[in-house]
Amino acid sequence: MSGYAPSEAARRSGFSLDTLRYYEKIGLLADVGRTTGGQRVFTDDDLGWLVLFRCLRDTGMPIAQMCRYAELAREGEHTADERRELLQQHAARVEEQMLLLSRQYEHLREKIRFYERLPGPVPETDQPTANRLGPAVSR
Amino acid sequence: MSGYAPSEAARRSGFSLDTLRYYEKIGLLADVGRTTGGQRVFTDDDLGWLVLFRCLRDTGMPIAQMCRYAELAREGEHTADERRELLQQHAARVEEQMLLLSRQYEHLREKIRFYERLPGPVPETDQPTANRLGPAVSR
DNA sequence: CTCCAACCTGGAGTGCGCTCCAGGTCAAGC
DNA sequence: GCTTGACCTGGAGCGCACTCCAGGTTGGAG
Repeated sequence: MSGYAPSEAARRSGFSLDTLRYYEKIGLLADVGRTTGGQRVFTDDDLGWLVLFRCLRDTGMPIAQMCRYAELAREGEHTADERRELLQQHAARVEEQMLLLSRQYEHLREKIRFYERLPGPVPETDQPTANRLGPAVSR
Repeated sequence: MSGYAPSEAARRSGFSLDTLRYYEKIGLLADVGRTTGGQRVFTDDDLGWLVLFRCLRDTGMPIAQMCRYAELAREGEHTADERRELLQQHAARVEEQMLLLSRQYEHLREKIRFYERLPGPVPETDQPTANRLGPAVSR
């Protein structure tokens, strides 16, 4: 239910110890508990934040924006609208990202298909992707 | 059919002039033609390479790997297998990337749905995502 | 009580992929 | 011939997100 050692928090969140310390230093993760001796103790709540940060990072949100979000959350319930908007705008960017990624993935597959046809029946030159990639320097 | 000025090549490829020069400097783009005065002239072949680089960059391939690919291509037809493998391995990484991205996108959407339910009928606390994100510091 | 692995701090360093700059050259239009 | 905007080079600088380090402290096992 409660306290996790730094190494445990790192293991569970997938962030390195250094990254956890870094996130605290820049104010992304605030108010992390300590033992009397000064060692960090992460709560389930902290872990929840880390899961969120993992999600936002994996989807390409810059750290500055995550800080903004965290700050808003700390300010209280009256910032909920702004937080929602921030996430929605981010989601829109993620959608574009996914679209671009899948389009480019298709190009990549096409290129690979070209290579797979290479040792095949007819070694037809001039494939649709428009560059031969051989030693032809063409100038 | 043939020569493009640097600015035109930049416009068509979506890379900046500086990036084009940089790509040439590190040997990613080799043998770019020049006028007698020393100004670059990009061919359709060069443009084809740039389109490929665009695809690989957009899908997250590190520049070092693109260099490796370009080098292989310059070495001749006998490296076709290695090039295909390189692209296939990259494609596999892209697939993982797309999977992760769409999973995290779903988490994000869930979070947003939580915010959209906030001003709704019943302001039920304790949503499934397991962190309240309010001022509750919980320690 | 002793040990040692895990932890602490502040600050410097790293890797990537550009991006910017100064100071000079080129070439197309008038 | 002159102007002017696009271009050239080598090299420095930047922004991001960590990552590493030295030198010291903590705390649970034996």
